[in-house]
Amino acid sequence: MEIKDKLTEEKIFEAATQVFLAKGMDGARMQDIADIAGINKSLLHYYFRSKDKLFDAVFEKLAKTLFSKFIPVLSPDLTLEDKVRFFFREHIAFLQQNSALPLFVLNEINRKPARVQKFLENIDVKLFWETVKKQHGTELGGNALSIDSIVQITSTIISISIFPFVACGILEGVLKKVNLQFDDYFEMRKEFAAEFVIGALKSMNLNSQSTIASGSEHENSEKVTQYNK
Amino acid sequence: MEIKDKLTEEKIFEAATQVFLAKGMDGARMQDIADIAGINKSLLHYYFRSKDKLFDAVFEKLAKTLFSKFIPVLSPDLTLEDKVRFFFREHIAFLQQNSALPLFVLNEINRKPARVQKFLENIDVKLFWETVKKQHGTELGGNALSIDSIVQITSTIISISIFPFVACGILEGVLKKVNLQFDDYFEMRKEFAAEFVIGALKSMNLNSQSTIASGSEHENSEKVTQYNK
DNA sequence: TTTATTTTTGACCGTCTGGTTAAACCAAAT
DNA sequence: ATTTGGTTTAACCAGACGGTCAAAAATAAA
Repeated sequence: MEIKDKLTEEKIFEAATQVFLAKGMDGARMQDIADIAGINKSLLHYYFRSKDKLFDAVFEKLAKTLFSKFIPVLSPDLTLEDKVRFFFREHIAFLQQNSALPLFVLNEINRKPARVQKFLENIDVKLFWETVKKQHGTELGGNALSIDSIVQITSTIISISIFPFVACGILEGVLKKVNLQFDDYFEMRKEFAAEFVIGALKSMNLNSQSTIASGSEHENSEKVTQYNK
Repeated sequence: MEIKDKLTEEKIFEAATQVFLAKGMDGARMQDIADIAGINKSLLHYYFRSKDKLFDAVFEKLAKTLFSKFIPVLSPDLTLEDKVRFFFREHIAFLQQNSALPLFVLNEINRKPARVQKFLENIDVKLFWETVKKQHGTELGGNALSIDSIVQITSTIISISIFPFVACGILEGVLKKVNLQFDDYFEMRKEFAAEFVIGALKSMNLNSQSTIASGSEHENSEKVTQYNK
């Protein structure tokens, strides 16, 4: 299963990616990586000093790939509904092509939590919150929208998108038992997830109106009309 | 960190549980387990023949613990709404006490997918579907309720409950950045998740009414009134 | 007490693993 | 042709690891 016609470093990196994704840091063997890359084991240490360094390089690229998929959501030229639909369609499609990615990243972060800080350094979480509030605050209940709520909503959306891939193994077994196809599940999920979340947000909006706001919120009632068209 | 005053086999099992949960199968060392149990390494092989056997014993118990938490949902004496509220309250509370469990089980299943079959053998997925449909079919859109929908809804609910614990490491980092407490997030989540799902289901029900059923569905409109009280 | 059985230990083994090193290889420059 | 620089290889190393074994220690049976 050699990989030919590429620069050695690239061959090593790809082979390492393949092996680390499948076996994890602890389960991966340098010899296996060398075999797949079709080179001598010493070359691994020539290009990357140690297993740790090689792993760090692979992990950083994969984690960056995974996290970068959340950024497009901040583009302001869509309504919240369309953003939700866009996100699930694109994100699930991406994960279908990279189904081993989430569990790998999550597991290795859990094994060494310090890894996560490097990525959070470059991300301004408060800015993300402010941006969401600015773009969709009124659609989500106006001033009553707390940062806690944003965190809950965001983590819920991400959960719905990613978790089925993390639980791939179980899901595949369950689907087989009721004669359903793996691929069909995810095709259906792109739309289902979006409508599910949109429905929930609508309902939240209604609730926050009835419990918090009373009268005077013209803007809100307009939004409600928009949702309930 | 020895564990005293217990039967040797029990001490070994607990120490093994602790180490496997923290390091996973590949990262765990028999010597570490022996040290924590406060016994000689040979004793591990005396009671459990090999590392694999020891791991299998630990994994089976932990996986059973995790999966068993879904069963109470099938008790029929609650409305769907109350069932959802009950599930999130109890399930998240359980995971708060066992936060390492999901990622461990999911990761080891991914590493060796055959593990999952042993558990699915004893579970009749179709029966689960029929039971849900019988108990809550009308609340969820009546005859239009397909098995695909049940799978989507169920997997969504489980995703919302479990995923934050799988992404523990990232979540902790993000919360710290906006001065939020880990525990507060999960306390809030118990209620938020329930209302989120209930709101989404209400909305689904409305949609299926408007698109599929037209008139004649007395039972459905009653249920809608119940939801929109 | 003696005998038999089970439990626990320390010493040991073969293998695997990440890593090192010195030499060989090779293409380009001199 | 020789030198120079980077690249690749085979052989090797020290430590870690899962596992074994015979003997000691503890417990129960006689």
